[in-house]
Amino acid sequence: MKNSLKVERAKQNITQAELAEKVGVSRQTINSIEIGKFVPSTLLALKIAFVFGTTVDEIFALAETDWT
Amino acid sequence: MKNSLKVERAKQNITQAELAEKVGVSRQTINSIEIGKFVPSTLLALKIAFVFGTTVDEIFALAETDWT
DNA sequence: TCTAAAAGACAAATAAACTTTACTTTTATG
DNA sequence: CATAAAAGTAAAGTTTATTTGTCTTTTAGA
Repeated sequence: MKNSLKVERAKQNITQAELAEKVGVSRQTINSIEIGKFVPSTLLALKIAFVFGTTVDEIFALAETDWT
Repeated sequence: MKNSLKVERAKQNITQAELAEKVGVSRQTINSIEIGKFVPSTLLALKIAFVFGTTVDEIFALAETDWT
């Protein structure tokens, strides 16, 4: 699964720590998601999308390998 | 978090078992998500949206209580 | 260049998703 | 009504997300 968290953060000019605080998780959680270390819950994805004023599908997308 | 899985399944006329098979999880997982027993991963939500030919945001939405 | 903030990384512990198995209840249809 | 498919439920076990703490590395700015 791909994500554009880093780009969205850059657009809004907020840090991992600030995003974490806004959505109510730890900074390491945001960092781990951003670098593809793990997949967030849909609830967290919805909150992140809300904070960025966009949609889950704008931020997260399936990779080809996700279907194997 | 709210979801319209049941409605989407009805539109496409597929069973929980069929949806489960298409996205590669067990039937109980689909059932549990549908009745709000647990929150799917974003990866699973993306696959479900793909199968339904729609977006994650069309199927899953934040509830007021999700921010407390 | 120095320094501080931000980001990356790692490990141990906990919480929650997901599986498997198995049983009950509901719903559609003969 | 009878029956079969679909849906709901539940418990035990496995995997994975998330936390907390700590430490290193990168980046931006004075």
